[in-house]
Amino acid sequence: MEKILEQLRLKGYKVTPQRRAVLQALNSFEYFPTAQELLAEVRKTNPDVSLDTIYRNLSMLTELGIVHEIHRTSGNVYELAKDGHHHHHLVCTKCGRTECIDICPVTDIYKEEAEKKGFTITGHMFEFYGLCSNCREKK
Amino acid sequence: MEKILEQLRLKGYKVTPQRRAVLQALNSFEYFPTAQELLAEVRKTNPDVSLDTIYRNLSMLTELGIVHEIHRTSGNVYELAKDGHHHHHLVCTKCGRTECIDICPVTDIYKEEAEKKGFTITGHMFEFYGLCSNCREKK
DNA sequence: ATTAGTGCAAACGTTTTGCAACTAG
DNA sequence: CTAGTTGCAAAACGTTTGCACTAAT
Repeated sequence: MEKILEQLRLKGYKVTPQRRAVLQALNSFEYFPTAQELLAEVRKTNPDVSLDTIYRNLSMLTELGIVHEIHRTSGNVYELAKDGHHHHHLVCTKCGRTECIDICPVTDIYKEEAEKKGFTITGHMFEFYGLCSNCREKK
Repeated sequence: MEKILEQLRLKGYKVTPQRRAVLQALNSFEYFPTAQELLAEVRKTNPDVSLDTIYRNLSMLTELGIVHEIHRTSGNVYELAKDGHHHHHLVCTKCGRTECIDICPVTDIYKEEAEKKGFTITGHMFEFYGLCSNCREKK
């Protein structure tokens, strides 16, 4: 958290109360929030922050790799890329809650297979969809 | 193609010129088109078709599983689910072209791992991002 | 004749932008 | 001081909706 702020300062970004609040809010969710949800969270402490500030900070943080932007049918959600450890997600199709799963199947075989087609792989996305324990019970 | 139309008729859907044109258009792309691109293609033969008709047909076809809706940063793209054979995609981050890759890493291990967390997997999404042969050359 | 499908226009929700005022460094 | 940042308002964008009209069965 302070680490991130230091990282920003080093790159010439200023540390504003809004920016602090966005990072803090990102940290406070147990699932991946939307921009709107982040706004609501941020406004608990900084009532005057506007939605565009949320978006501007998110896209800046995403560019720096500090945040991951994940696309969902009804808008994006944002994940604080803690400790940079690689994982994938279980996404509940009913409530949208997201859990992490620590398996990644990507090996060099894929890169080789892609290279055969002249395609250079730079990244990947791997997600599972289904029902979380909560939604499964409620049926 | 005629097969799909028959399938629709059986379920009580009507076969309109617009619907025919949408399916034909879907078939004519070598990459996965957006709704706008489909509209342009459809209008080559049916100039008066409107964008909402494209959307309405796409969501109907998606519900029936005839079409796959794939989420991209700047809107959805649509894939005609030919022959139902399972595959994944290489997506060019520069031009958006999409190629298929015939490897799927999903095994029961994932379902088991997810079940440990009380999560029931019903589907997954696996995509690679990078540069296609075309965009790689142009640098 | 009946019901599904269409085009139009307007609405919607998310995200982006231009701008003048502000503030952290 | 001054470059980066903010809030506001308005726009952009993809997508959805209500409605009266049309067309496939």
